[in-house]
Amino acid sequence: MTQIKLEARMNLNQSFSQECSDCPIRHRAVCARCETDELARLEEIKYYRTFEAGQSVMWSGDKMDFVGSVVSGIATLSQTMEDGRTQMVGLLLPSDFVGRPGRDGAAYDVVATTDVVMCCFRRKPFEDLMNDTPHVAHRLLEMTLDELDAAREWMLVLGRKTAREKIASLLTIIARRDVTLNMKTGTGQVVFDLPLTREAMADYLGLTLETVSRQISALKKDKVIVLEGKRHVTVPDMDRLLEEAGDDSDGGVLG
Amino acid sequence: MTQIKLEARMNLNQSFSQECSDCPIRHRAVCARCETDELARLEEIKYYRTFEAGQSVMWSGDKMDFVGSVVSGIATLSQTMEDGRTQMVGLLLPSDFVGRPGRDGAAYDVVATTDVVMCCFRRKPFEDLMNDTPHVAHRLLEMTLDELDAAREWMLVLGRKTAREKIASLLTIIARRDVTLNMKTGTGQVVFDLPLTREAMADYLGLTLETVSRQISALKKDKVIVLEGKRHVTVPDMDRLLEEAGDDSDGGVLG
DNA sequence: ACTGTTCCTTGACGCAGATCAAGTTGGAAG
DNA sequence: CTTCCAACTTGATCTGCGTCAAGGAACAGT
Repeated sequence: MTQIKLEARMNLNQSFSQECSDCPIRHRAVCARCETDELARLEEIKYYRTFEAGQSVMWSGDKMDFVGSVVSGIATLSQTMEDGRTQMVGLLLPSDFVGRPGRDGAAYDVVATTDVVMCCFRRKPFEDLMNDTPHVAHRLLEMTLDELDAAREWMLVLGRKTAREKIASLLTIIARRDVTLNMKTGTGQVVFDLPLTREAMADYLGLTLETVSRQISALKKDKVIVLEGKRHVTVPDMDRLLEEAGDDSDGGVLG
Repeated sequence: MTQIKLEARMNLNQSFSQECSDCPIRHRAVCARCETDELARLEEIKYYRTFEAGQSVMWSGDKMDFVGSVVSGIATLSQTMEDGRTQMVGLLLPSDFVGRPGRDGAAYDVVATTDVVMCCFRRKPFEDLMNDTPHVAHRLLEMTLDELDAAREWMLVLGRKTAREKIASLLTIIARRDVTLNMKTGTGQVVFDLPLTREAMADYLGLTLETVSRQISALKKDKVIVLEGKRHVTVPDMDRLLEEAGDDSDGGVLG
């Protein structure tokens, strides 16, 4: 069951790179239901940007002249207090949308944690397109509602879970969503590379990097995960990991 | 400056009840820009529901046959784990929207904490209206983006702030948004009644009710707030409270 | 091979906030 | 007025996680 879901996702990732190596966002983000003439308009205002690992995409307060989707790589959204405490508020994986139509200034710091390719649209003409094209606005609404649900689920993690549960929750999310995800069929085993440093994980989870390190070591000792090197993770039993995450939902498996 | 903002809000609240005692959501939520024929369609599918303090509006997983706006009173959105730990993920104040178009099941528990009046729309016809009426979809997108920002700001509170800062942050939010808000001109003093029990505050802040109680007592002892009874709060100096909240932003005051 | 750098691990200790346990207050019902 | 009960306060103690500190591993540059 967990397995079926994972296979479905894997297939999705495959078609994702086969059908449109040019711009995957056609399939999964704003232009999923666009007609050819709308796609032509999008082509006109579209351009690619690349960022190196560690490079900032934008800082909170910057004037934001584009919106766009992540094509490959992973970026983070975060907020920082004056005294330096920072909280990550979102993880941007391929197909995720960046930027808020109708607002000039960026509200968060966006940083590439791996090399990132983004498919950008100039903001003003994109907003015009959105105004003429109801289903683009619809698609954006759907995506925003999904993000809102994700943010609220994360509020439960931040407010009420223990350090160990927090780590397990993060691993669950990455196992489910990371496009580098891989599965050995039949066994339910999931293998992936952590796309974040211990410090970035700490900032996502509201912990310190030492606590993150200790809890990962503990999960390893208890055989919930197997670590090779510092980043390569094997989850022998996803159900066990979900249990550790204190997750009652089974991830929305419906068939 | 803080004062100007508060006066503006007060005026807004006044006009709010004067101009349309019937259904305030016309001014502030989905139908802010509707034409008369669209308003007529809304009238047809609209009905009111009332809930008593403490009563549940819906439970997570319930079939959701309506969407709507809070007209008066205060409700909470929360998530619960199997073992009973709960996290509030949103506070619903008058004009806030409830329900997700395009989804059957409720994702959260919604509970009225005071007596609540809601203006509801049957979900299916509302979705139809939204599909024919781009600016309704637009308004919903704007509102959803605002909620997403609020959720992300709260993630910083949950993940990185101390108990004292959390309490101050909550008081700040209530002082800014509660419609019962009142201000003694000239002094910058703000007066309001807490709409939540200590336990509800704890669930919002990821704390225990004892810690909430202690921190409120501490803020009172340090004269950041004045308490009469258990619920009636006077904030003699909003800037001081903002400082306690560790809030670098000045709340978006722009003029 | 040597050195520096970045990322990570592990240990020792302290403290903010949880937990457990009595009270107190104030309003509603009799 | 008295009783009752939910909402709140306050104290004593415990503990999970933060803080501080000392290394180790992997890797790039010289």
